[in-house]
Amino acid sequence: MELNDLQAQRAAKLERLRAAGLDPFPTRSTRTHTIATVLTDFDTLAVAPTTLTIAGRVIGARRIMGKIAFAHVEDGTGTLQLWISRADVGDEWFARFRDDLDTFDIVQATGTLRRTKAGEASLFVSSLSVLAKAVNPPPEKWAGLTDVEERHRQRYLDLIVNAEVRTVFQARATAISAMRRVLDSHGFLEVETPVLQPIYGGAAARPFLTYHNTLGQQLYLRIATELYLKRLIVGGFPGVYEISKNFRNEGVDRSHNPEFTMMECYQAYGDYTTMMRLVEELLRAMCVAVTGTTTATYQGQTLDFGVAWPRLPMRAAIAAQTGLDIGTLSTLEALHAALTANALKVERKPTWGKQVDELFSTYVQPTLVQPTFILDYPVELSPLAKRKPDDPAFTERFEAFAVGMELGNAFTELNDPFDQEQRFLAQGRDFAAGDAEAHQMDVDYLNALMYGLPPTGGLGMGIDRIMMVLTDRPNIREVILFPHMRQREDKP
RNA sequence: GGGCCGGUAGCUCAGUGGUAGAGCACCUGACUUUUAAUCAGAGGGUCGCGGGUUCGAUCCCCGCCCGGCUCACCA
Repeated sequence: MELNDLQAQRAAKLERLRAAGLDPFPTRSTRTHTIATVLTDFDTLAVAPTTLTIAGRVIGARRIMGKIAFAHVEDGTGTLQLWISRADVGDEWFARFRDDLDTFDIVQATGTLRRTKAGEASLFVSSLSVLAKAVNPPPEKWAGLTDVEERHRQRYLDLIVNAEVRTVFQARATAISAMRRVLDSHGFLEVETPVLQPIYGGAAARPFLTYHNTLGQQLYLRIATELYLKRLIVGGFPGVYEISKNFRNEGVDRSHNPEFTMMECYQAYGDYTTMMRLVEELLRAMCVAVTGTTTATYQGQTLDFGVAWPRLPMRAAIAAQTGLDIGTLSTLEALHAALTANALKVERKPTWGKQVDELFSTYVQPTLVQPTFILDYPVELSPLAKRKPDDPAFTERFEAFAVGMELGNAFTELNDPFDQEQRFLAQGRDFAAGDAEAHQMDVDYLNALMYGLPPTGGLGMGIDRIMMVLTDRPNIREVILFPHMRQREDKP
């Protein structure tokens, strides 16, 4: 390791501890109390007075005077001030605290509890020890660590110094627990399906490729769990869900990370309206778990998850924003002509379905601030969704939107193996025509459908994006502990 | 991929075609109730990387790397 000056100073202190017969990295701590319990029971413990031992990281500046010193220690449950008197700990340890210990070292302190004259709850230390010497120095104590790249590359440091970052990930865990509770309460079984897949499917996306050496087999990292989960509904489970990482080999921006967390669930004998009620219940529970109420504030806008979401057919939504009725403009030529006639600034797409989607993304999606369901997507865009009985050009599919961002996608699942085969074949033609995200043919999945998939409702929800909304973080990297960063060689 | 902005001490940031700056941190010394402690003093740099122009480049030019915002892409 090459050490800079500050690291070398700390390494030298570490060696001085060793020379004094002290282990700078002892095997274990002998603490008796967490700081949270000390603070909760402070008055009782202080009156006794009980001798107790706490442990944690020295944070903030140490304030060291000739015969007395103050420092704050943080152990993940709370922060406690140490009051260190030369008279109490002895000349040797007082000097050692001053000369050989540093901010960020992890220490253990034994003593009794009292309040200082200023009223701050403190441990009046009788003895100290080192649990782990920190070789790296802390960032600047007032401005802290603000460089976004460094915060994400060194998330461990970000978590130490930026307290609100920890709360975001605590909120994430709390929200996912709430999600599991809702799903479990509805009888969904949590399952695990393959990450390494010989055929990828369940979404329109480009995959990551990998290779199994012994089998000599090319494999893909999953882009969705959908097709495996529906095989399990064929197998007879009444409902299944999986919360899993998906991998999509696509662009990276503030709402896309190459690996992201998705919850997918499937309910036998349900349909997409069942899934709408489930989305409402899930978001309400997750919102309450995070904010304590059924509302969340995102970038100054209050979102209400306590009410039923508006259900807006895509056709009507597009008509409202553009004046065009895609129900009557049913060919690509007619649609393109109408775009031109109405001077709508939309990129031209090669198929009717993609053009509709582009129109929607440009004119409708940004307007969907409050939680909203958009219903009934063109069949071309939805190769796994069942057609509407009264309008076979559209499917029983919805996407859940909030703050202009797609949070979820659901449909009444296509269970006709012959229709599914035709959809796969159409996707194959799209792929051959240059659509790198078109769905692959999956013969085994067709075989499963040929045993009979009951009418089923299915749902996928992007956990990361939900957490962006609930924690008011406009960048997905702020809700992913270790977001993908380009490799860098000059620094760790 | 395009546009705009950025990369200077451990961190947060100034700055200039002529020996590289501040605050905090760190180091030395003083100090027995601090709360961004205070006071005095000292040290610390591949100015992202490579090339070019120049007597001289951290600064100007070109290329590249990394990042931020944004547009495009990602149903």
